[in-house]
Amino acid sequence: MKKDNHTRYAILGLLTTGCNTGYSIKQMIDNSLSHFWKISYGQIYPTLKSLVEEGYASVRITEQEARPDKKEYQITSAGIQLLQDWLQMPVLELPTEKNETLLKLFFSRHQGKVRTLELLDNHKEKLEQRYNTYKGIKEMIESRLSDGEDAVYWIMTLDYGLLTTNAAIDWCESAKEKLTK
Amino acid sequence: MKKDNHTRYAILGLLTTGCNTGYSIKQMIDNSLSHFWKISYGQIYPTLKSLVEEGYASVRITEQEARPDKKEYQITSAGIQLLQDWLQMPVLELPTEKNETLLKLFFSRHQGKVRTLELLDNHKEKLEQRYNTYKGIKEMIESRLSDGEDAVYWIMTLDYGLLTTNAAIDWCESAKEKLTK
DNA sequence: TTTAACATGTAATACGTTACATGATTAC
DNA sequence: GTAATCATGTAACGTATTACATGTTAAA
Repeated sequence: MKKDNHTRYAILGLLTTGCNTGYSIKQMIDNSLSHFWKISYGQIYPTLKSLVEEGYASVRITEQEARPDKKEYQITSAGIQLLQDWLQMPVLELPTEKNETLLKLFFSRHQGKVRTLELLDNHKEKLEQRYNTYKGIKEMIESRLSDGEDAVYWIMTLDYGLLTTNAAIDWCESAKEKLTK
Repeated sequence: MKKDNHTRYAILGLLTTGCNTGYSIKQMIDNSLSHFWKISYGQIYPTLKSLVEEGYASVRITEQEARPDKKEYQITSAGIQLLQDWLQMPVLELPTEKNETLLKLFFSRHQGKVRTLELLDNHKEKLEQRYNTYKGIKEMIESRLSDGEDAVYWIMTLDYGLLTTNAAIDWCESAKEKLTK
């Protein structure tokens, strides 16, 4: 396996969460990891293929009557080991999010204040939507998976999303005030 | 200019801030935009070249005695117009930051609690460094550029960084407590 | 009847980093 | 003498998205 493509580890890790097809991995990512990781099918299927080639996963084709054929992937013991090795590698750098709103704000002296207020309003609205989405997922996990070993960790990642999103919402308000006063 | 590459607009925008060489644009990004946008030389120089080709910037070569030749770029009126058009285009999607720490945390049932606490500690430490960096930049802008038209907006982007980083630091503490109790 | 959900995959393209290449001056 | 700063640029590579291609079933 190539050195440091975290997306590969994400896919490998998801094989330990009950997701065992490309399709269900994609769903899981969209539903539960989307606030800190996104992956498209264009990465998932080729990656699954190469994980099998390298011995970190195995695959079994299941025929289904009413549905297209399924490829069910299982993580191997070599795969578990690799996942654990990756987990223990220290994180060297904080992520830089590419924030289009902040980029536009940075250059906002070139546009009217009204437009800038609209920019902030739009951002706030989207943040509020995001906040509610996270809250929904958290409640879902708490009610349906609270006994699972993974649940504690999953909820922690959601709390991160909730807290930082909330801080960003507050910031929008104070930025708007700063512009209008 | 190709449709929606925001990095191109970032470079175009920086030409309005007194940065007029590839080198100084890179410095500006590393110093003042790095919390929401990063660009490498591999993007900057080709982009400047194509901005000139498309008429959004002009260039003038300056010979310097004691230094390598300089290419000084100026934004054209077509460039200003393009920048303004871009500013007015609504932001459609919130960014998803790829957060390696959260990804590892998500799969942390595969590692011991001690390791997970180390993961969180390491993250917190890096966040604190970042917080102090932002604070330093903010103070610098307030003392040296507070009269410029750009300053208000630049400080708002820094406040965003300070607020959300602070929320993330708080989260680290609460996550650690959750794991130890 | 048509849309959503299930299911897999590739090719073209876009975006971005890193390593390489060059070279002078100044400060330690 | 050697590291840092100034200064520009390309080629190779890595990463990721999008569009395309295919096909079934269940529900509205």
